[in-house]
Amino acid sequence: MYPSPHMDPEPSFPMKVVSRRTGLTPHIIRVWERRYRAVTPKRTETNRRLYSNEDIERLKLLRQATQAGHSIGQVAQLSTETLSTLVESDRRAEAAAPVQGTEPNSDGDVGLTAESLLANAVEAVKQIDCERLEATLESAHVALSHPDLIDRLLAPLLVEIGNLWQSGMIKVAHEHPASAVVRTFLGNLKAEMRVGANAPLLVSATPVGQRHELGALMASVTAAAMGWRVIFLGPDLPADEIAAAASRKGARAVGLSFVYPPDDPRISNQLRKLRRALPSDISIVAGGKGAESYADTLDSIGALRLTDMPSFRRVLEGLRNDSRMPS
Amino acid sequence: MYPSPHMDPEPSFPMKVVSRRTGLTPHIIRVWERRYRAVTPKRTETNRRLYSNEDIERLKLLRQATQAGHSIGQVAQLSTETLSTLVESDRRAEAAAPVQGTEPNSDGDVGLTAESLLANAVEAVKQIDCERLEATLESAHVALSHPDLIDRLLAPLLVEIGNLWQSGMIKVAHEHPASAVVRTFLGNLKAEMRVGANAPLLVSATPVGQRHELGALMASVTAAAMGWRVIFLGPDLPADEIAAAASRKGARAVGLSFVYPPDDPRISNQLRKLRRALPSDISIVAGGKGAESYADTLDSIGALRLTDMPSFRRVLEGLRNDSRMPS
DNA sequence: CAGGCCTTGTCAACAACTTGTCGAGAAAAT
DNA sequence: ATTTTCTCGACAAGTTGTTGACAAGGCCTG
Repeated sequence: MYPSPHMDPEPSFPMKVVSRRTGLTPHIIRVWERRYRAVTPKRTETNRRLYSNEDIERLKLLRQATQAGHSIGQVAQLSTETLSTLVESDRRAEAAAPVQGTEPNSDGDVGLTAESLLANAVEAVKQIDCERLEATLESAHVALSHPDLIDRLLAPLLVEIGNLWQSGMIKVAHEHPASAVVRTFLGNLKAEMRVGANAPLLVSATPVGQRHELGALMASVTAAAMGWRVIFLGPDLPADEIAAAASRKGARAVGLSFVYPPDDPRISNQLRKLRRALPSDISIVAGGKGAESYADTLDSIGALRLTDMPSFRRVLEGLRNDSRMPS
Repeated sequence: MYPSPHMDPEPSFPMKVVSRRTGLTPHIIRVWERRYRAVTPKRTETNRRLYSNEDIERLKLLRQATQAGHSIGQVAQLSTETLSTLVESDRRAEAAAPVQGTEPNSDGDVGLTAESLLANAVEAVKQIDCERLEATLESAHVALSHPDLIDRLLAPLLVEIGNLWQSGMIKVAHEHPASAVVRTFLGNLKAEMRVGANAPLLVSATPVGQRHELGALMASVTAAAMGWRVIFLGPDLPADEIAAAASRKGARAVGLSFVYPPDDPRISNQLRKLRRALPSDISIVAGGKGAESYADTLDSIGALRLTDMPSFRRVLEGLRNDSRMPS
């Protein structure tokens, strides 16, 4: 066909792409190379750097590691594999820790604070500008830590969309495409976290009548980031199906998200049925804006009821370490 | 079709057509040829360039690759096949982390026919094995051409899932997670196609009562692959909102997908309202398994009614080249 | 505690390379 | 006659590379 000198040339990327994907400036990337040999990309005949996928992955890890407080000089030489376990343990630690740490993001990223990103995203929603929304989420992905991304951008964004819609400022035609974009983004985020096959399993869903799936998806992503395997069953599911899926796949916990409506009469029954159908060593975790409306029933079946993401993370951390022997 | 020796003289296109279909200026096309041998079209006796379909496909890929940040000089020499996997893979990497794990390339295309992939996917759905379903779609993405991916894997898969569900073989707890995976996959596919800002715009949605969005999403992806900008409004939208969004964003066409239910009494009114509210130079295109149920109304408002993806593509091609001057 | 050293991000200056764009003049097509 | 296409040459803007320097902050030592 066409001149193909080498059949499978490991794809390689120029500086610009690497910069965009890693969230590092070209300067930093070069300096890290010069000073610490953090990566050693190939070169073109004209001396341009050519990075491989591994290089990019490594740089991302390095960025996360430094952002987590490690000094670049200390981590630059670590093997990529070591790096990735390091970063993961950091992520878990940070996620599980109380939020008290002050602003770690103040490092100059002008215009890339969670607030400005949120404002930008909201504006994009109002304009039905999907590309812009995508781009915003994308840069948030590299600019923000994982918990921040969820807690300070995506969750508030969804809430804001809900508010705007209720107040009539935007219509369904704004909200749906936005949801679609967020939906895809969350799906990617989730797929990004691949965890070991022996990690504990969370089955996540939304009960009958609850048609908003994004909350449950966010919970799924959060759990995945904490090192859980997650099966996201989707919205509007009857109790017996949730129970069947959870037992069959050997879940450690079932996550339920409630948003709207807050007064579905079927829920109470559904929850009881779910608890009955589920082995007793599978915990039920409930959250979402609408969860408190069903607080009584939730409490009566012994479900863990959560009001925010940080406590959800703590609960996950707890459940994760619980071995399967409730005495 | 028929083994006729001198029958199908590989169609060839002059510069103008190529320019329009690739979205590249003639200048660029020539420069890429001169400097990098990006393509080597045949010539007429009088030295005019004659491009084949492959050439055009290749140029499109090159455009996408450069738009993704690769330098033209680096990618211009790659084989078309390599190019397409490149374009695809780094679009994916852009959205999420690089997919390690499986090496999709390695030798055998064995077992990677659309049929086997479909069977594999269906099996994964039955098992509620999201990872496997993801992996299957993933390999399909590199193994199959774009149209095949849609027409011979995703569309049949959705139909099959529908059938299995109706026959009671699988429950909602199977169908929902599968939908979620397909949904994310399609979202990526769509995001993968970056098209110029001057491409014609399709607004895609599902009318009131029609809650299955995946058909509309597939159509969106198809359109995006054909070089359209697409705004996917999502499911269950009232006519006035569709109309408002379409006019506001200056759409060339509105796409509607019908699946279920086939007998919603509101649809007829909605369609008429939509046609009235829409400028007359915006076409309405309808498709999906449920579309024929509303054939009468659709025809009466002058909507283009389609039964399969190939004809949808043809219609898009036609609409695309229609300049905005009727008469 | 002060001073000195090390780490690390940032910048400037300049050269080289890349790449999109334009124009002129000629030939061909419509 | 007008439009399209071709080749060739040139240019400007943007990207990347190297080198060297600088400033802020952390850390150690005296």
